[in-house]
Amino acid sequence: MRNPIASSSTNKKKNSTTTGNENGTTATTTPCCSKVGLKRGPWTPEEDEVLASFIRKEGEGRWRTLPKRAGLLRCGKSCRLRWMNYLRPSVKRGQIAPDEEDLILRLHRLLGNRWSLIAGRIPGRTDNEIKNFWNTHLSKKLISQGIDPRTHKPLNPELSIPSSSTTPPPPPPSKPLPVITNHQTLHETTTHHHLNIASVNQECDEGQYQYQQPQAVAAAAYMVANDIPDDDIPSMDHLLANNNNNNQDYNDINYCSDDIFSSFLNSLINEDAFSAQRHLQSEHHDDLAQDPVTSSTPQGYNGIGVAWELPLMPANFSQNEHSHEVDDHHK
DNA sequence: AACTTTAGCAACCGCAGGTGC
DNA sequence: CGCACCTGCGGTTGCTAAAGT
Repeated sequence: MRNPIASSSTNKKKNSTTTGNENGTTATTTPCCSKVGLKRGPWTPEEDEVLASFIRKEGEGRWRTLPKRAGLLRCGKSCRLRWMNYLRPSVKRGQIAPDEEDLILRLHRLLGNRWSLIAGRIPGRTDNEIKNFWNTHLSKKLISQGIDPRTHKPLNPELSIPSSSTTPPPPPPSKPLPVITNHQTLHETTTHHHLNIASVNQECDEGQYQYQQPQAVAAAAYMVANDIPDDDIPSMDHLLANNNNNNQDYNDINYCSDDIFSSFLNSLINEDAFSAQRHLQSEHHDDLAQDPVTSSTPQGYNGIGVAWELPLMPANFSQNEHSHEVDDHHK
């Protein structure tokens, strides 16, 4: 196929669309895109250079006025998009690596189509790139495996995963793992408990709860990790339920969830942590044919169906500590 | 070789949330 | 409080190259 490292000269968007035409006469367009004389469509190398050098000199932001200040005949939106998705030095070009693919899968299972959030956890990748990769590769891959790419659940639970694939089917949800309902130390938590997201999913309605579960999981992690007394720890049912209403009894969950959720996500991209977690899981769940939470794609395993279980592991729990933890566990 | 279909992805659009007045 | 503006996000479009016929 085409070279994934597309230069601006290979950009394909045509120079007019159904809205926001060159004359700026379409009422539905935003002002910045409808101004007369603004260029649209593919960026030229010259424009790229002007934009990049200007931002290097003046910094990002003030996109609305940036084109004028930089001397570009583009709207601010277009400039921002070009910078964010292509010109930024931190943007990593090239194929998505298998471990990145696996991470995207796991994060999408947690977050849904929150591309910017997913991209924020994958260094060098943009939301647009991940979105495109998902739409062109991963969603099709999941469908071919009989998995709904939106819910990450089997498309038809009655049917087994197609066996035509050369890769093993995803592991079935294992027996429900303990939900954090008791007072546990971080040590105990990271050693002995894994939240079974699949089982949690089954307890929730489709839709509105779906993407709020991570916050509930993170809230549970927070409570356990911070040694909150037994009586103050709600069950996961409560956490999930109260993520969907504004019950002030659990407002503390909302307060902490962003940070903890962030930490929780960080834990997902901690390779070593996952290695340790794999080790632990293999001890606790020998019946799993394939480790579902591996962060690198094992040979012969395509990553589909990962994260049937997710580790409960705050990111501030250092790798060294965790390695030690694993060692202790084996003693 | 010519044509059609499919895959890949940059760029666009509309909307929503945040912020300042 | 309401409004306008700015920024960022997610969904979608549509062009080009590769693959297939």
